[in-house]
Amino acid sequence: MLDPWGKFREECTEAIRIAFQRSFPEVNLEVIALERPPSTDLGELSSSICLNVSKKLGLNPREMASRVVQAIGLYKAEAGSRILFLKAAEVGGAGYINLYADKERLFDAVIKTALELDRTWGFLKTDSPVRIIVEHTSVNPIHPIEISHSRGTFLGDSLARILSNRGHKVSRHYYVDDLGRQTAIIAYGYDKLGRPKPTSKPDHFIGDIYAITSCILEIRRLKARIKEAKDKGDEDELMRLQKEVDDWIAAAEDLRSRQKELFERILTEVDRDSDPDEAIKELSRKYEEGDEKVKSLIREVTDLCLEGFKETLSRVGVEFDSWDWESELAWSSRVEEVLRCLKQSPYAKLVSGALELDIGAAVEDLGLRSLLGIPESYQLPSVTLTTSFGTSLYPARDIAYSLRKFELADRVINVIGLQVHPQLQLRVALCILGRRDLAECQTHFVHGYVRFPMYRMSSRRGRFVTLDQVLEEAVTKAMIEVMKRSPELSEEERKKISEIVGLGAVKYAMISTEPKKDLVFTWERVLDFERNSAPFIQYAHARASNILKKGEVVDRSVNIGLLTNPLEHDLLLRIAQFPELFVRASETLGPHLIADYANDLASAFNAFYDHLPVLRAEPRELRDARLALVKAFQITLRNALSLLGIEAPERM
RNA sequence: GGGCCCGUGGCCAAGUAUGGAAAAGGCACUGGCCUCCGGAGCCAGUAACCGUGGGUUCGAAUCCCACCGGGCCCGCCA
Repeated sequence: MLDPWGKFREECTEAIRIAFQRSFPEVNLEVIALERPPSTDLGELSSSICLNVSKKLGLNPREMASRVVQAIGLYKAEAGSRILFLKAAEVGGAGYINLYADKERLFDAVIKTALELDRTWGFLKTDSPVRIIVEHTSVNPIHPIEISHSRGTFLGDSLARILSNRGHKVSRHYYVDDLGRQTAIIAYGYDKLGRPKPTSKPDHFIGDIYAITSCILEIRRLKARIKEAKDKGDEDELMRLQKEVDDWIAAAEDLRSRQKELFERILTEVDRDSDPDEAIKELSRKYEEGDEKVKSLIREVTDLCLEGFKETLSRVGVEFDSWDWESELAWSSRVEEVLRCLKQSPYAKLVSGALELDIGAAVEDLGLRSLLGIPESYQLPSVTLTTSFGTSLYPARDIAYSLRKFELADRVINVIGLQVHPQLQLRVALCILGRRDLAECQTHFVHGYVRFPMYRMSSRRGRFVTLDQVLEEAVTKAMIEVMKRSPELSEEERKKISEIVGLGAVKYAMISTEPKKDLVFTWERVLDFERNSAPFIQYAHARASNILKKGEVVDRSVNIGLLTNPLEHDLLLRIAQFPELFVRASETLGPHLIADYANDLASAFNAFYDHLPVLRAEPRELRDARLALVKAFQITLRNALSLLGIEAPERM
């Protein structure tokens, strides 16, 4: 048996179904939902089914419940030993059916299962495994990974871990956006500087160059437009532009003060150029065409940035199975193919040389509103697929990428910050191409932003908190704590533990909040090492490990029935429910459920730990039983943490 | 203007999938607990008419409608 609690649940459902059928054959029950009563005094599970149907039958719900309960008694007597864990049913409250487990047998089975399955305990396999691509992170290779991006990284990685343990064939993909204006800008700046060797971590170095270059270009561009507006005498436009340029100038001053030399050098080079904008367009166009010289330049700068990403990702234990280059999609003619097909559809039109797709018309013609959940009142704007000078635009490549992913997988999950239009447009485009089926197998896993209380982040202006920075702070803080508490450890051990604890704290902070909600970043929160944090959970694990180091778990013959304290029952019950929670997290794509569970589990253990001795427990049999419980706890907690990519240390 | 997401004690926040008994937990605050397996801990206490108003229902934090507040998005950027 892999899941004793699940078996108990099945027994309850089955008993109610049969008992209900016998008592009220005229009622056709569709689903029998079981919930957890507010207290275990009212049983381990309960059903409000009688409350649901009593009205229709004009019967008193308590009356009904009591007939069902009686029938359950009879059914149980008949079934005999086929029923393992359902001990009794009672009527409760206004007409609930409360179901009691044979705790001794149930918990005995749970402990033995957990100890035996060990690393696979709780990871129930799906009946219908599919190939799933989880695409996440996909930060543009023009600046470092910011803390906000890292939410997608940790959520995506956790999702992949959960789904893979569920038995799916999961592949983790990173989409490298190396095509388009942004990459051309960084390549331009980098080239102007004479392709310098990084003087800091490569992605940070690239980020600085990008911020400065793009800022200088933006100011230039705006100044040119201001001149135009002046000539035309367009006062409104002039005011708007002036405001915008002032904003950029402030950003420029900020950048200059932090990177004086770099800023001056880039400024000199850009000023020497008669038409930087044209040069950037040219780079972009040539790269998409596959021009060898430009290719080597852009790949050089992009690789440099990715090198920095890989360093960070490897530190946090996040790996990818595939790095998908946007440029390769274009070079492989996949993008061309998509454009060719879309051009033939009735929704394509040329607007001053650029190819547009009339998404709104397609939605109406193909009747996609209900399929895609688009409200009646909402008119979708057209999407532009190519520039007038011939290069493809992001949506076109995204469609091609989507088709590519479905060649490799049955289901695609894109982990991405909250944006709606592109995803809707993408799905409409897939429908236009006749791939309605794909539009349905694509999940857009949205997560909220990480916001800062004081000021707006802007990566374009080089104003952001990087993941590297946060990790460094967290690990440093962990080191201080470890030194305080475990001075006897070697320098090397302390370092290793600090890394595990610091990283865990950051990951936990990013995953534990409901994904859709924005997260307000405060150091206090991310570096929280008390309750409701990874260090708190890891600490419980270290405590359990410490006990287990000193006491051998004797298997087989332990008598779990000796564990009768409510604190033990509470802990046992939570352990028992791990498989169910795991399945729920995988079906609903909810890594935060695991985070919450791990915290509850650790809490239950701490309460047990503080009140009941393990190693000194008397008699010997009780000690053995408690040791087995501690072991089962340790296994469960470690498995839960592994789904979050958080390590469970033996000491800290 | 339109669209999407969010709104739960002073602050953070779970619960919303599938309506059900008494709305978790943390921070802060108050008072206790180290002769005892690690105090990053444990125990107890104060604090919420679940944004507002309607509706559906025997029953709503959960479903429906309207509104209010906050965030994000509406480019030949990605």
